[in-house]
Amino acid sequence: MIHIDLRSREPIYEQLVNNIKELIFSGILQPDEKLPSVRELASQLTINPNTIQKAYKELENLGYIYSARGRGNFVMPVDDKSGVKNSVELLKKITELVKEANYVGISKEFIKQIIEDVYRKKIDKGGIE
Amino acid sequence: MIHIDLRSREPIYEQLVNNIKELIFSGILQPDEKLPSVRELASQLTINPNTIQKAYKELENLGYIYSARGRGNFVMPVDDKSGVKNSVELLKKITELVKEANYVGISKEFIKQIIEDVYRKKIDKGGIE
Amino acid sequence: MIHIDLRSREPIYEQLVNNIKELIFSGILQPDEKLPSVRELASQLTINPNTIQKAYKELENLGYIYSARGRGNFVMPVDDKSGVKNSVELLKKITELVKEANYVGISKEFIKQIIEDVYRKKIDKGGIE
Amino acid sequence: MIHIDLRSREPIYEQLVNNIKELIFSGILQPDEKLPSVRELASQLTINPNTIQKAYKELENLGYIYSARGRGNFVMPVDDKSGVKNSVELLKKITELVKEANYVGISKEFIKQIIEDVYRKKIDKGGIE
DNA sequence: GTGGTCTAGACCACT
DNA sequence: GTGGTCTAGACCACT
Repeated sequence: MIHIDLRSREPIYEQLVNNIKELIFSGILQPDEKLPSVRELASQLTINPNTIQKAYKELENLGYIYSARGRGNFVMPVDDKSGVKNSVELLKKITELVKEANYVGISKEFIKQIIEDVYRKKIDKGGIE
Repeated sequence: MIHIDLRSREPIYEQLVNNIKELIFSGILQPDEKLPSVRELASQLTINPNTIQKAYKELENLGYIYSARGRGNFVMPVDDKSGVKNSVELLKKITELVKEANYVGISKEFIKQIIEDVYRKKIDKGGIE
Repeated sequence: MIHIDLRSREPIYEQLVNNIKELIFSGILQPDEKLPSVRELASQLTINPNTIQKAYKELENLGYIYSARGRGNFVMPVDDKSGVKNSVELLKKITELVKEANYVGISKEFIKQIIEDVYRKKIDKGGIE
Repeated sequence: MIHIDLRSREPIYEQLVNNIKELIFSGILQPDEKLPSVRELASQLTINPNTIQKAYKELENLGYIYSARGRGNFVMPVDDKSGVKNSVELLKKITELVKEANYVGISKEFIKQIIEDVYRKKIDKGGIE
């Protein structure tokens, strides 16, 4: 379930990164599970392999996957990556967005409901393409 | 209280946009309040006026400020801007980040506390430079 | 003083990374000093700009430089980067090499002398190309 | 005591090479001692025999082991291998890393202590698997 | 002018 | 088969 919008202002490789992060966070891609090969994904999405490569490299730098030459790319198990620094960054971003939600008049109950839904995994998933 | 980090990977104009959005959401900049002029802010921050101009233009496109020819730039009052489309986008972003928080093991109580703090305006503010 | 050996088994971009790290560690490149632009270095070394870009990106990931679109790449000041994790890795590598030196019969006095020389900056430098 | 990390970015054959070098430098593998056979090690580590073969071949090229047709692979005695060229390379590498240590603020006393520990064999060993 | 993205296509390294 | 490196060349984004 990877969807790339070629017209988007967001770079293709970044869309890929976000799509795959989504699949990992949703549990659709399990720890140590193999991702599609660079060439395979490139031909499926009709995107240049270099772009896929770049996205995978970025996901590796971010600590979400690991790469092994001759074998493939795999989902990094959770314990190995959740650095404190990243969590702080994440909470900062959430705080910014909640401030904006407050400003535009979204009720706090609404946001709390989102949190409940996410933590109960009620929110829709999707299989890999 | 605008802080620009010249070392940041984030483009300067984008830092400006985010800084000013922050000031608006926090209520430090009030509806219809005048923003510093392009030249003034440029000289204060020792940044190219074109970059300030670009940030103001972006804020206008996003619906957070309006520009009055020959008079300056002003904060857009809330009712005039809070489009449904923007709110949907905002909630999507929050949902994504909450999923990630869940994935890395941050408790939902922790996030709910952030929401409480933001809505009670307990979170620190800052005045314009 | 960047020297690339096109025949080397070591990838070009990696040679670049090591060369530039050298320049930084030797103090030839000072904190916040601007590196040659991607295109400039590419034409000087007659190497594809993409390869220079890749090396700079890697140096950024490693925390040795920072990159700013439209402005250039700059040496990251020391305090911002020297993570504990990296130091541990570094000391591990040194330990491995010292074990090997011991094995092949290099005296410990010899190695200690190297350390003295490095810390007294007696070891030869070189200017950027 | 050979440990292979399938998740590591470092190629498996290279991990093998480094592991075995370690065992040799630590004296756990003695001169002229026989290494496990390719098949034996492959089945122990559940790794492709071709990969083991490649690692052994590499160790032979580096001068750390020798292969005797039909009998197996053996540790090369010290006097036969410690080429001047290798020592120079080794000292270069150590110098580079010590420069980095200096740059990131590690004290020279700290490094000297490592040297003392290694030469007194205080540093922990490990037996072959 | 400066960095960043992307394609097309070749070739190498590892399993 | 799989990831990684590199070139050539086009075009976009930011200052």
